[in-house]
Amino acid sequence: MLMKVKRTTIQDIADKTGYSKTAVSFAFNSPSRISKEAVEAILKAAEELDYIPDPMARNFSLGKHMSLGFLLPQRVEYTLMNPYMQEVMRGIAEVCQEHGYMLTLIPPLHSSVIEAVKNATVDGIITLGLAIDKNIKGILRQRQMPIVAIDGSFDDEIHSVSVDDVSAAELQLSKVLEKGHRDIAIISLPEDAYAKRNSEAESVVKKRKKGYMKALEKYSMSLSDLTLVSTETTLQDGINAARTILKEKSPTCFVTMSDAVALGIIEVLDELNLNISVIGFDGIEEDGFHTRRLTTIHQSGKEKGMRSAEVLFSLINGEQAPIKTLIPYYFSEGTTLKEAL
Amino acid sequence: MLMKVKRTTIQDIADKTGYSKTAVSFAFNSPSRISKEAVEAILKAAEELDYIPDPMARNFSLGKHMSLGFLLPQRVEYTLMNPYMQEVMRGIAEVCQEHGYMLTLIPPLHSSVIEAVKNATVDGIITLGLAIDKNIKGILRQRQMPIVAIDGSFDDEIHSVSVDDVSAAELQLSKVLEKGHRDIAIISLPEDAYAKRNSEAESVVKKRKKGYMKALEKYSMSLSDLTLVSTETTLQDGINAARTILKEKSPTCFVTMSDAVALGIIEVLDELNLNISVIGFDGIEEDGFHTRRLTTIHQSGKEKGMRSAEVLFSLINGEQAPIKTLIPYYFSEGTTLKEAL
DNA sequence: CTGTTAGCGCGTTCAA
DNA sequence: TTGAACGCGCTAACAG
Repeated sequence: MLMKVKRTTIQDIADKTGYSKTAVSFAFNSPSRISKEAVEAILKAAEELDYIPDPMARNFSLGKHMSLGFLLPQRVEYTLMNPYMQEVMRGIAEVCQEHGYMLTLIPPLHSSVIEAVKNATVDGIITLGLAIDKNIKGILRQRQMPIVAIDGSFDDEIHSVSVDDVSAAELQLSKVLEKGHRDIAIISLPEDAYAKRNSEAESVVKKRKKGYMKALEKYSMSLSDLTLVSTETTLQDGINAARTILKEKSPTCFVTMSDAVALGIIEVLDELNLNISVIGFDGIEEDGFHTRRLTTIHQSGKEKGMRSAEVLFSLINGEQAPIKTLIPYYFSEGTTLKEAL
Repeated sequence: MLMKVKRTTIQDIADKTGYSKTAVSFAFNSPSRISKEAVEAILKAAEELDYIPDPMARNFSLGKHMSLGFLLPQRVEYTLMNPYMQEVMRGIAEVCQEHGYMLTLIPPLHSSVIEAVKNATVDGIITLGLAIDKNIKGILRQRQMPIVAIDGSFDDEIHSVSVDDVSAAELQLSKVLEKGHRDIAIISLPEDAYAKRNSEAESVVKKRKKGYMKALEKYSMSLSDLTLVSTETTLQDGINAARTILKEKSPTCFVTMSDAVALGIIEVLDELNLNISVIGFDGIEEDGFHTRRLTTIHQSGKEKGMRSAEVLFSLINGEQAPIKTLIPYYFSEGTTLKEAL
């Protein structure tokens, strides 16, 4: 049975040394404000009593948290499994580290993203693939908490970091069409409810579809000439989608909006020994154990993470920051997109 | 130029409704404590003024943080790259989520783990592969912050979660010896400074070496009959280690203490087209893109994470918890450990 | 049962 | 160099 011992506080040090709380605070934070002897005596007493200024009290007093929040749109079982998400997280974490900040992962609280946002003790929030609706915006406004969105859907008051999804998608499908594919199955991300309701909100899905339409135009085709389904973004979702589609159709190429899904599809194709092309989107990092390289549109997750953290730090410091930050993307040739037969 | 507008506080709601701050607090936290009309009026006013109780003030008042800390032993570039670390993190994150907690990643602050521990605003800390020395223990004691260690080295007052490293290592090397290998190179983890100084502290490395010695005894061999080097635990370290060793020696089998290192070694072996066996340790998750399966000693990182978070929550709640938690391990047969020629 | 007053937690900082 | 106020919500104790 532990005794609930009282922690040593600033007052204890003040009492022991005969100086005031203020002096003790100065000894730690601006030693030059008081005499050398005072500083020495205070630090000595602190040493003896094992005094450490309570960081929570300190932060409360300063109105800071010294941590950025990474708001997870879904339960961690899903989000943290996604290798692209992990890359983004690494990018954010690196910038946090440079700023002497921590990185707080914020899962939905009681299954509610809203509740999570209400209770998060962080200085600012980064989201990935989240729909930032009026409710969330309202809470953030009241809490005066800046936010930076990566992908997802939101209006144009929200700071965001992304690639130019329209042209990236156009490039992706163009590569496929150039190879002669015409029976194409597109595996989209789910169109979120927010974007559905707000026709003006440009979700990633909408932008990519716009890009696809542009690519198709050159071949006098339209989206309705393709098979189009939506799934979540895990490997398993890719497996399921492939199985479902292959029951009904036999495309010559799968076009996905996520590498994780593409990998799942490839697993099914290998299993069934089918020679169907696949192109992904994201460009997740090699892990040195991949023998077959996925053809994909590469966008650096790490860079997205870093840039968004940088923008967020600017906002936290009350500095100006561009509303939209675009990062580069490029076609990454692998071995999974072949000529159509 | 943003106005620094004052947030709506509990006092504002009290003023607006004519009730006291206490009543407002009750309306949110124990509505049954006051009349229905009062609750309604207060919530209505809160709604109108977009009032949200400040979570930091709330936590400060309650003496909680609602977050567990995952203390990273090195800079995030290294730690977050390690797939085993990621698995552990997922395990921790899932348990946090269930408890309505956040998970805070704590990188070394100004390159100092000590400083990070002093300033971390969390209710408890989980470490992985860290040496918990007197300094860290002292800070945690003063801060009355519980800690759970995964692997790493520490004395027997620290709560820990791990496998039985002695017998797991014995099993690992026994499998190698059974296959007839005698020219063996062991790639160890670095022996940390703390464990070096404290001969009684049982670091993971020491335990595993003990296991290796046991396995060797049956063949009348000793560690000095093998090649033994240490590296950090990234893929790149594995690559470097393999190159260095192969300049001087030509073992028939590499035995590593980490899958990441094993994968790096395999990369070099592929490159040089060498048919040398490799056995890893960890059992990182398949990602569906691996065509060759690593032979390894499997220990579930996710389970380690979950169990350690559970122990930590017990400690936070002032409950009893076992000092040592052992999780199971097993030999996972892949294709990288072959019969010695 | 309903509601209030007053003080707490702990470090920071303004005015003296 | 310091006393006192401050940040903001929680809660023990108390009154009606």
